[in-house]
Amino acid sequence: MTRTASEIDLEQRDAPRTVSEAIYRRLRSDIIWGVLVPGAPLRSDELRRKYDVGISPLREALSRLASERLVTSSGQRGFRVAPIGDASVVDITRTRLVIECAALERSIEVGDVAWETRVVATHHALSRVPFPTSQGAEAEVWTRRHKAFHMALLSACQSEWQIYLADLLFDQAERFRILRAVKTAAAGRQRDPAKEHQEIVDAVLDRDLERSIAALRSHYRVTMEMALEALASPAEEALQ
Amino acid sequence: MTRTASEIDLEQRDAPRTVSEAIYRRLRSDIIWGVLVPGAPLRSDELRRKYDVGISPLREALSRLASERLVTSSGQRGFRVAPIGDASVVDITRTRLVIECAALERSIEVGDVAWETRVVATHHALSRVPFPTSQGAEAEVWTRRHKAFHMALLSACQSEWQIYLADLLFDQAERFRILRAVKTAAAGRQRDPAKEHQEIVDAVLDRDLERSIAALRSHYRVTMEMALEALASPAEEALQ
DNA sequence: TTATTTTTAAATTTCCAAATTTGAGGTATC
DNA sequence: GATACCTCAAATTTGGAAATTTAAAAATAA
Repeated sequence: MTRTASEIDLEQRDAPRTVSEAIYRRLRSDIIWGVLVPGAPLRSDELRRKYDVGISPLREALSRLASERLVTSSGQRGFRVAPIGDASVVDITRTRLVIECAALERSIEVGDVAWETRVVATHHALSRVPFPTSQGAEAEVWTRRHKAFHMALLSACQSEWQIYLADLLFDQAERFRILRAVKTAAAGRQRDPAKEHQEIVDAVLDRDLERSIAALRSHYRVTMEMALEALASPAEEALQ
Repeated sequence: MTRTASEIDLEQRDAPRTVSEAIYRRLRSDIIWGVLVPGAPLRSDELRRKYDVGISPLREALSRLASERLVTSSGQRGFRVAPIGDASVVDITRTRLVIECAALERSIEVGDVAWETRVVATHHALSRVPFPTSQGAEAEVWTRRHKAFHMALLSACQSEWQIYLADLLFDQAERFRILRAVKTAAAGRQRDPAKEHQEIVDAVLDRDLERSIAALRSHYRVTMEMALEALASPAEEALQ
């Protein structure tokens, strides 16, 4: 999958300026993608060797991740990858719906043509990547565009905080979405998110608040329910 | 002002276990109380001397504060106390209303007698401290109990995330509430928050959702409007 | 005078070694 | 046998010195 010039530009524009920032992003990505498995201890010496960085930027990154709740930390007893449980899946889904519904409502109220254009553009870019059936470069592109689309929906809400929190919770949810995808890949059951996204776009462009929010709710509820199913059958992990 | 045994216990129970944690709390408190003024640069050497800690725990604390948005950080150019502007005051107020209204709604729906008791208890404790007219030990007690009361209102929402975010935004709002209090102390204009709190408690105990949310909205809107007024007249700062 | 380059001091960031803390396993005591 | 108390290796945490980067002042060129 080739990447457009604008995507490369975007990444270079905010390329990590410090080792701290770089290791933060790598750890963050590895946690979200399940490379570092939920609950696993994050020992400084191990990580220092594995990622080839000093202790200071490493700890700094872990502290940041801790306040984003992607890792847990208890004084003098080190850091761990934050576990994923039924309760947190439900909680994260509920909470991000609270924030995103509010932000979407505002966006629909005050969004201008530039906003509509962003929604249409990010949706189109997403629709041209097939929904990935396994991890790899394609899955990463899909994931990036998927997030870009959802954030575009909220981008006219005129609230930096709501966008920041939605971003935070999106990544939290990404963890269990990916966990689900990995676990049920063998079973072959797939959803059709393209249709769900199309419904959201249609409702949003019609400026139909109720329908938009219903579509978003249902979209996230499906994700949540599939994640809960995956969590209920941890045995499948053993199937290869 | 004496402190109850339970309050002391509470603090000792989660006393800082590391220097990192301790300096984090001190910085946080100093930022919220305006000791470290909005926009001021936070130079490592200065702070290291002032708070008598090493660089490592200091940076760690600053990183955490940065992801809580109490300080800003730009790579290689250090940290600053997050500025307070009209836009952020409005944004924080709007966003915390989104979260707190959702959490309050749920609490009213599912809260049991233990929750009602927490609301009544924290409200009573708060009502017995006079609304402070200047900074000092009393102001700190009032502030602690004020937060305890507001968090008690949400404490039955069954969402750790919503409580965490409400907590985060409460402290953000505390910054401009205190800023306002300091600036207009000379002018003598005061509000009567006790009445506002009473209205919230009454509505909540009646399980009247609409009235509860209206009372909370109005409570926070007053805070916001007074903060905006204070921001509009920065000249008053010069009066002493 | 204005613009560009060079220098330089100040500040941030990073590595690393020393100090501290934890928890497990062994030993003594009741 | 159970409990309390050491001992010690492993891991976290911390302080400071070295390396890097920034930004402002000085010098040079246009």
